[in-house]
Amino acid sequence: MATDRDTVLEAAVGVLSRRPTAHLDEIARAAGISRATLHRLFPGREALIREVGLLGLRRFAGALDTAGVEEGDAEAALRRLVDASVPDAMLCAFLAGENQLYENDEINDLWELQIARLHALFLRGQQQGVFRIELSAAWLSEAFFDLVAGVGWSIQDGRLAPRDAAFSLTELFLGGALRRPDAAAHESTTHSTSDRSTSDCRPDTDKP
Amino acid sequence: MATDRDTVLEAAVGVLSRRPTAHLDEIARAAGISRATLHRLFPGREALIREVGLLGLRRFAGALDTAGVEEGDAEAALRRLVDASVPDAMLCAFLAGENQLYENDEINDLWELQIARLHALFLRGQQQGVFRIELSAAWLSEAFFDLVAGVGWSIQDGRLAPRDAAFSLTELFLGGALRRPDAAAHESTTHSTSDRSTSDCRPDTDKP
DNA sequence: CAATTCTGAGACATACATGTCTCACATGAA
DNA sequence: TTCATGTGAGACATGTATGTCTCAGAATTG
Repeated sequence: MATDRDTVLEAAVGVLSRRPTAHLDEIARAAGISRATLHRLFPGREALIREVGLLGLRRFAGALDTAGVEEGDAEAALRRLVDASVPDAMLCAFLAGENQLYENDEINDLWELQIARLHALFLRGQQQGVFRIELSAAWLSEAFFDLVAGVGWSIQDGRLAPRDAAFSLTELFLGGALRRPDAAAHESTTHSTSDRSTSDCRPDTDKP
Repeated sequence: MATDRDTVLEAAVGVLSRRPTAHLDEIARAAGISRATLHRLFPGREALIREVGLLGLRRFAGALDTAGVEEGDAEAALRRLVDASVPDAMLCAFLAGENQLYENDEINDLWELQIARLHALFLRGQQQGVFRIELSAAWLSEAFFDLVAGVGWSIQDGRLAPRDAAFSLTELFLGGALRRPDAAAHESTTHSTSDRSTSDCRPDTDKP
């Protein structure tokens, strides 16, 4: 029985990120409380959704804080940000999917504040010569947040191991998908370059 | 007046991707038809959502087809896929956000089929030595689709110029965010390496 | 133990989106 | 013109999630 608000909100995210239109009964059951108590904690569905969004924003803001994104080398700051935000990736996924949230002024303002911090980080990195300048800082911000959300969805669906999350996110975002022969070859380069067809390797992917 | 189904569905995406719980009145108005006609074309909200999802999957499958992702060099194939899928990025964004869709078996099967094709592309690229093998093909598939969706959201919100979309997606996904001094320096490298604080550069970002 | 507070279960009313139907009008064909 | 088809507007019924209330029992506190 999780009677404290944040615990209930986290349970709510688990349901709402999968089924945004889930009934309050379902959310209450997921949190291990009754619908009455849920309604006592959060008066109405709208309030509940709003609080979930605010929790997500608080967590993301906290990640920006603990990572100290406004200080030091931009690349190092981004790596710290990844480590700090991956634990709350599911909440970020909720923020990314629930566009409805941004009709609320309080949430919208808080959101723009955090995105501005992200934007400033990338801008600073570009001025430091760390990040590419052919890609706009706005796009880098958007893409980064989308990938954090993607990590959240993947972990939730069991498609990505939580232990691999930070590494996968950091490496893909910073280094891209292309293999770079000139880069440090820290693994045995014994892959066949043959172009044999691989139609027999069928993964068991789920949904997005 | 768009009486043909696909045009109505595209109008529906424009509304539903922003507000997944939009009323049918709103969708009908966006399509320029009456609620009665909307109901004649698609009997019920559930049918409408399903058809939108199927349209998105058809378009994405078509992009995989026209790109010929199962043939030739994996990197070139991915670049072709970007060009082919960016025009339908908004539909992909809908597919990424509407988890509800995947309770339908028909849609789920079609989805897994396309994701398997993506997965096979990355696996082939890894075997060719084109894509990094430290990142799982499953994660590459997920990240790529999330970024396509991100392009769709960004364009819709006016945060990314449609002309820049394909380039931004390709470059970030393939090359990553880090600037590489050893790579081709096709722009004047006259950025100051000074670590001056840049808290005065405030972007005007919107929502995710 | 006694008292207060909180919770769960359920009943009940309400609001609202949706499904269904009718009818008048416009468009297009014969 | 006349008929046929399709559309828009609106009224109406319905289902269902939600808001509200009550009451009994559990948990906590004194």
